Amino acid sequence: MNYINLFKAVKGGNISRSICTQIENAVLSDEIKPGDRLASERDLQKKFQVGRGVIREALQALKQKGIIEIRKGVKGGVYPKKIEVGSASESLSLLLKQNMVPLEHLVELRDAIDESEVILASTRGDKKEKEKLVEMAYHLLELSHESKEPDVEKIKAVDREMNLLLAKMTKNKAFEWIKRTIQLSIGSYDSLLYENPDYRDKTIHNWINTAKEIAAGEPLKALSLCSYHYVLLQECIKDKEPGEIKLNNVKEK
Amino acid sequence: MNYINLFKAVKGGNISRSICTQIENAVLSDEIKPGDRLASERDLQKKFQVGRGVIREALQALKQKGIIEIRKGVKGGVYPKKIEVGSASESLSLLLKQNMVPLEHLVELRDAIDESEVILASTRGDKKEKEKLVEMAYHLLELSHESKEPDVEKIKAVDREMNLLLAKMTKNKAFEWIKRTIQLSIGSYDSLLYENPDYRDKTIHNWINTAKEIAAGEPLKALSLCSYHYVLLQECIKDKEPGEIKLNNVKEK
DNA sequence: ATGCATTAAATGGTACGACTATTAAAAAAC
DNA sequence: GTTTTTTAATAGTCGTACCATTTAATGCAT
Repeated sequence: MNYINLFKAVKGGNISRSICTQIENAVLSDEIKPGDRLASERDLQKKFQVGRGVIREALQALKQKGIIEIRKGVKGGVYPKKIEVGSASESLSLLLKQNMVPLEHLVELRDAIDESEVILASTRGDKKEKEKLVEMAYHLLELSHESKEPDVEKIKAVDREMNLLLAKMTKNKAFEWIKRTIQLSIGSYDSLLYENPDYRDKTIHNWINTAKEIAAGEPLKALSLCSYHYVLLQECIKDKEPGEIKLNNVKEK
Repeated sequence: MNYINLFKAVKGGNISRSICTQIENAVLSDEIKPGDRLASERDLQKKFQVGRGVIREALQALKQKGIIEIRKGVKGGVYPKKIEVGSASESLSLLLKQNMVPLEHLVELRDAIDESEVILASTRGDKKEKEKLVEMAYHLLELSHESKEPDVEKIKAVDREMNLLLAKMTKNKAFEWIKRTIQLSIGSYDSLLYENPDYRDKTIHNWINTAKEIAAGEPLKALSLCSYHYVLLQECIKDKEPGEIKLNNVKEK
């Protein structure tokens, strides 16, 4: 229970930073499991022999990084947190907000990643995953044909799920990471394809074919179909007015 | 000079968070240029009508995000900051620290990106950039042949520069972003190739050939050479003992 | 005037104490 | 045994005070 013995009382200099580092190391070391209670602010204050403000500032930074959670009330305090892959997207989204990365560039990057992804997915994906992918593709079709005015939001949701499944099938966490990151930032832009009935139809059929080829373990065929998705997207964008396209606002935590 | 009129005094609820958001929006809006002084802590305190601690916590979070800078002394206070691409790497590096992403996966991702990169670079790169790339490749050769014990660190540095140039040649900021991010986390792992004289030689010659093909505007040839780089790396890793490979510690800010 | 040293003022960094709102656990009531 | 009430720990907030740092102004000597 006294991880805190590892901590040193600090004096002078950049205290807040030093404390931040010490706590971070403690959290990232395997000695403390996510879910365990680390300490309360006042505990830390005593251990480090500093003002409570300093502690709070350090914790604020760590919370921002997403490596701790702070709870109120009895048994409140600092709780180490398992980092979610999603938290990675923050910085990219900031770059986009500052218009340092045009959206088109991001689409291009995603396309590049998609290409490798379908190859890896078709060679590494389980049989079960492949079946699921095909099934979801057909589900898209159902959703789009169930009425004259299909529920576009539902379709988009399935599309997102398929993309994440695809990333998972690569058996590569790095792909999942980048895919989620881009997905979060690109969001609505990509789903334009489903707004227009014409493109929607083409896109869905392309998905079905791609899924089938992946399931069949035909990476090259899947690859060329995947490229077609990109072509569709580009065409679709061209039909739209510029300026009409808005970014997702990434959620506040 | 009074951006601050946009700010609202808040009362009750999650004050710190609210203030954080408001300042962030002000900073990210184009009304304030990076380099301009926004305000001092005490100014903000008056404007928001809250305690100084709250302001400091909000600023700490924004500083962590890398969107502001805080200076001491007269004329000190909050200065909006241009976001560096480097700050993006933080989250990825955390994922690596928690062993949620094996390094091999990251290498695989980088390879996927490299492939698209050489294609884009060879079609979009300026003549000047292409010449520079070839020149740097030959510089690698010089460095490696200048003595029996070449300066490996210098070689690695040139290699890094070449990679960044390559990313720049895509004319796509997103590629630059992801490349830097991965590079920072992957660092020493990749440069193993230059430790062993045998692989060093092969790698450098491969670089030269790749650069030449890119300069010649032959994306497909460049692509296959690029893939060879990956093969070399894989072999090189296999020759090493496992556990011998260490991550870069990403710099503390 | 010019250049250097000194002083002054603004500001971030830290500390301490007090109060409120929230929460989970313990105690009491049923 | 279950529900309600109380209680204590704790984060969130406010205010003041003091120190350290940095810039600007001031003054002095040349």
